[in-house]
Amino acid sequence: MPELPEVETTRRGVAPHVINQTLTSIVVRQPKMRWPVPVDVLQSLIGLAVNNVSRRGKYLFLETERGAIVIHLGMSGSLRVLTHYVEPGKHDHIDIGLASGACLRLTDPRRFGSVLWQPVGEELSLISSLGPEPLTDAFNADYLINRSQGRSVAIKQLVMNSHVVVGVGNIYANEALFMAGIDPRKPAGKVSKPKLTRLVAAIKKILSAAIEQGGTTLRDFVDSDGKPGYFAQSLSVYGRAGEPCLVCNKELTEVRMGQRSTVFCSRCQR
DNA sequence: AGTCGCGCCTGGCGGC
DNA sequence: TGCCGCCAGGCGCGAC
Repeated sequence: MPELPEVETTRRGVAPHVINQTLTSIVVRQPKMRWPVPVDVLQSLIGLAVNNVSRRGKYLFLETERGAIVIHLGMSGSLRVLTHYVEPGKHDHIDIGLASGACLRLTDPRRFGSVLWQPVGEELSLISSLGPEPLTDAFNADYLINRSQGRSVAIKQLVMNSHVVVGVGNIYANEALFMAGIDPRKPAGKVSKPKLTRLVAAIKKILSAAIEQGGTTLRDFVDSDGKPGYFAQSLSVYGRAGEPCLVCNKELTEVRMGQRSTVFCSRCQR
């Protein structure tokens, strides 16, 4: 499941093949994704060039002079560049043909992903309501302390809320809370300032390390039909319920929080 | 306004 | 072997 590091790695991998390329064809085989794919608008873009590939949270933007094709990879999506024809498979929903002869192909078995259209000058409300990027200075200790103030929601859910900060999915939330020594169930407003400060640092550290690793494990976005090697990095708690804590050896606990699996060490995280 | 629970979807897995 | 049922999970939305 792509989290922010995978999305950023996708952006970097795809950008050089797409930037300054004119769109020559758009084929939508499956318009039913998270929201209906705006097929007509996409078709009308043929002849325009992609000026830039940017990212906000887990959303990717293929920017043209008229606006941006906004792509979210959901749980199971991937984007890759094909430099020669490859027979589309069952889950290859959209092909974006480029003047170079290459093709940008969106694959998404579970179709939790989405493709939207954002006209130039009109930010989608779902984008404008997003919190700061976790790797910028706007996401700092003071900010998180402020947003946690008086909140009864569990700190894990707060940090996974994209209106608070973008790009922290379930896996990295588990890992960051472990690194910061915080019980994921603790009401956000009751987590101490020093711990929130550590949490901000942990999120930045984990996400940037994952992006760095993504550069090596997910390097090949061209012509590869293999699955990208997500999460090659070692995880301390996620997926390790019942196994010993790497720090204190106590058996890791698993609970469900908002229908998501949450793993933590009840000794190290309080 | 904050919090909670729902639903979208399918590959993979455990159980029989 | 084959089939069935269940689960994961991002995230916007509607309900309280």
